[in-house]
Amino acid sequence: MTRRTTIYDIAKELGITAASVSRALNNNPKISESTRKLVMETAAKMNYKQNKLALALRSGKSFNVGVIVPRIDSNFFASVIRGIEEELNEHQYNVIICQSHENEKREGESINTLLNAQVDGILMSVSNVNSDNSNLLKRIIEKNVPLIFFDRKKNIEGVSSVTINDFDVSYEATVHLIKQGCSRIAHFMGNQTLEIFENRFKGYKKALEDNGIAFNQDYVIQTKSVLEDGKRAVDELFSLESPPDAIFSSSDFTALGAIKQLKMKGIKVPKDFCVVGFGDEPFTKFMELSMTSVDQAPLEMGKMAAKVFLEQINNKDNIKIEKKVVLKSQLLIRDSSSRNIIL
Amino acid sequence: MTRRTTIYDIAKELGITAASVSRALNNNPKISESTRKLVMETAAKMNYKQNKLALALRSGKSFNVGVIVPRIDSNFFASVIRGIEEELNEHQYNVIICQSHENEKREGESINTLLNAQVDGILMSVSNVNSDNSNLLKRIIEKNVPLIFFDRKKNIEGVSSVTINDFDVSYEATVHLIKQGCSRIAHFMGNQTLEIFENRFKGYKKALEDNGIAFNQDYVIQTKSVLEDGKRAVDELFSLESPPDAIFSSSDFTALGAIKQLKMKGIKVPKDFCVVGFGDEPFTKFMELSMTSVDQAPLEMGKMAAKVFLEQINNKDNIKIEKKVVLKSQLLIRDSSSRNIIL
DNA sequence: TAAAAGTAGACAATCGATTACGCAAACATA
DNA sequence: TATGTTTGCGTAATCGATTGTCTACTTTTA
Repeated sequence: MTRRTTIYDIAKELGITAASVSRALNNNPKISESTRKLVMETAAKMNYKQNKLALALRSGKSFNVGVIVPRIDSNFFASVIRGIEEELNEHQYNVIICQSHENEKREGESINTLLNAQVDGILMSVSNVNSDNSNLLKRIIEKNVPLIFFDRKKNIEGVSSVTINDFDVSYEATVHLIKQGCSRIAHFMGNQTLEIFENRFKGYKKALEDNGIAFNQDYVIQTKSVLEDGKRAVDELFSLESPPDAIFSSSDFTALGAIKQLKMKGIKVPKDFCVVGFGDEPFTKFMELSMTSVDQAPLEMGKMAAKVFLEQINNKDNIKIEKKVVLKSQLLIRDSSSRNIIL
Repeated sequence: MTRRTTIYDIAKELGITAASVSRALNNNPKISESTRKLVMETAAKMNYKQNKLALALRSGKSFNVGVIVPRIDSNFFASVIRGIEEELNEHQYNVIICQSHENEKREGESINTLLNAQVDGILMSVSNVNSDNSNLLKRIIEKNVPLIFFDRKKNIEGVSSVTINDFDVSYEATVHLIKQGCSRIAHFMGNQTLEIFENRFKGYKKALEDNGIAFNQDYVIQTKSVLEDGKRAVDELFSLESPPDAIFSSSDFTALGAIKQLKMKGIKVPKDFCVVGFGDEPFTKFMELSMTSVDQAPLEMGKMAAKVFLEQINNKDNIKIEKKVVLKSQLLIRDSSSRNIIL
C-alpha cells in the first residue's frame, strides 16, 4: 500500500512550498500562471487527491449532512432519502443515515452522533412519539448547524421545514368520497402529536362540515400505520349501530387492512364501501383492486429539503432564514373509491 | 454560538498540558488517578466532546463506512441498509449512502467520492450493467480499504461477500412448481452478467433436469425487474405453440406483471397457471391473491455484511480474510402457486 | 547516602490543507 | 536615481487530538 500523495509531495517534487501548491490548486490569483499549470500537471501525474479530513478539520466543514428518519425501509422515507442524496450529491455533500426507530432516545443519540461527526447540517423527520429532544434540537441551532424538518416537523422558531399540504389534500380526499355518494365517512387517525396527522384529521373534518355532514366521533379511530390496526378498526366500526360507508385513512397500510377485512365481511369495495389511503405506497397501485391514495411527493420533498439546506449553508450574510415549504400532493383516484358516479 | 471545548481548554482550566488531558481521557496508565478523575470531571462539566475530524485526520480513520447500492428506494436495498446501519451503529460507525442508479459511471464516481472521504470501508452491491470499474475496485483494495460485496457481487481475489443461496432456492422453487403439477415452466431471467441471476437460472435449469423435464430455451425470457417486462414476457410466451403453465421469475415485479397480464387473458392463477416471484417485496403478501416468493433475508444480509466488515477492520494481524457468506433464503409459498395438490 | 528505578507529566512533532503576513525581486513612476 | 507598487512565493500558525521522547521528581535499593 502506497501512501496518498499530499501537497507536500508535490511541493518537494517541484521545489516549491506546500503553500504554493495549495494556492495553485485553489486557483488563488497570487500564483503565476506557469506555476499553476506545473502544479496542476504534477498533481494529476502523481494522482493527488485532496484529503477531505484535513480540509474538514481546518475549515470545520465536513461536507457531510446527516439525515434522521424513523426508519429507512419504508417506501416513503427511502424515496425522500433518494431525493436528498441526489440533490446533495451534485454539490459534493455526502449523506449520513440514522434511524430513530420512532424512539426518542435513539433519536437523541442520532443527533449527538451527527453533531459529533461534525455534519454540516441535519435533515430530519421527527420520531413518532411526542419526543422531547428539545434540548438537543436547541443545541443543533446553537451550534449554527442548519436544521431542516421534512414531513414530520416540529414548530421551532427559525427552523425551516418541507411538508405537503396535508390539510388540503385530506379535504380533497374527503370531498371526493362525498362525491362518490358516501355520507358516513370514517377516518383512521394517526398520532395527533404529529402535525401531519393532525392536519389530515382537520382537513377531513372541515370537508364534512362544509358539506353539511355531521361529524361523528365514533367514526374516528386512532390507528398506527400497520395492517392489523386497519382490520381491527373495521371490526370496531361495524359493531356500531350505524356503520360507515367509507374510510379516509391517514395511512395506506391501515387502509389495506380495512379493505382486506371488508372483503372478509363480504362488503363490496367500491360498490358498497369506498376507501382512500394515504402515502401512495407501491402496493396501492399493484393491488387487483387498486387503492385510491395520496402521493406525498417524497422525491420532491427530499430534493427540496436538500435545496433549503444548501440555501442556508450558502447564506453568508448570516441572515436568519426560516423557510416553510409546502409541496403540493396529489389525490390519486383509483378503483377503491371509483363508482363512476357523477353527482 | 460558543466554540466547542477542546482538550486545550480543559488543559488551561487545570493548568496542565493538552497531552495529559488526552492521556487522561484515554485511560493511559501514565496519568495519576487523581489527575484522571479531575480531567474527567472537568471535561464533563465543560461539556467536552471529542472532535472526530481531528481524530480522523490523526489516525486516518474516519469511522464512516460507505454503502453503494443501485438505488435506495427499493424494499430490498432499503432493508439491507437498515441492517447495515443497525449493526454498524453499535460500533460507532456512520453509514454514508451512495446510489449508482445501475450506472457504471456513477458507480465509479461513488467509489471515488467514498475513497476521497476516507471511509474506513465500502460495502457495495454492484451496478446492473457489466460494469468495468475494476481499476477502481483495485484501488480500493490497494488502499487497504475493506471491500465487501452483498447480493450482487463480483468475484475478486481477496474480497469478501454476503449473498443468499440463489441456486438452491431457485431449485427449490422450481421443484415446488413441478410438485404443483406444472411441467412447462418458464423462467424470467435477469441480467446474466450478475451472478445472482445466473445462479437463479442455473437452479431452475437443474431442477428441470433432475425431474426429467426437458429444458426449453423458448421458455426463458430475458427481463428487467419491472412490471412491463413481465407483461410483455407473458404475451411472448403465449404466442408460442405450446405456452407454459408456470413461471419462475427472478423478480417479483416481473412476476406481478405476469399475473396481471394472465388475468387480462382470463387465465386463472393458480388453477391454470402458477407463478413464483423472487424478493418477497411487501406487495407480494398484500395482494388479494398473494404471491409465492423468495425471502432474500435483506436485514440479515445487511447485518452480516457489516459484521464481515468489522471483522476485517479489527483484524490487526493483517491476515488476508476472504469470507464468502451465503445466507439461507426461504421459499414462501403463497396463493399464486398453491393448488393444494399433493403429488 | 548515593545510585538506580519508577512515576507523572511536559515538550514538541504529526496528520494534510489553508491562509495571514512578510519579504524580495521586478517593474513603474517621478 | 530614488521611491512606490505589484507580483510571486516562502514562513509559520492553525484546526484538535495523539504519541514518542525527555525531564523533574519521588521512591526504592544497595
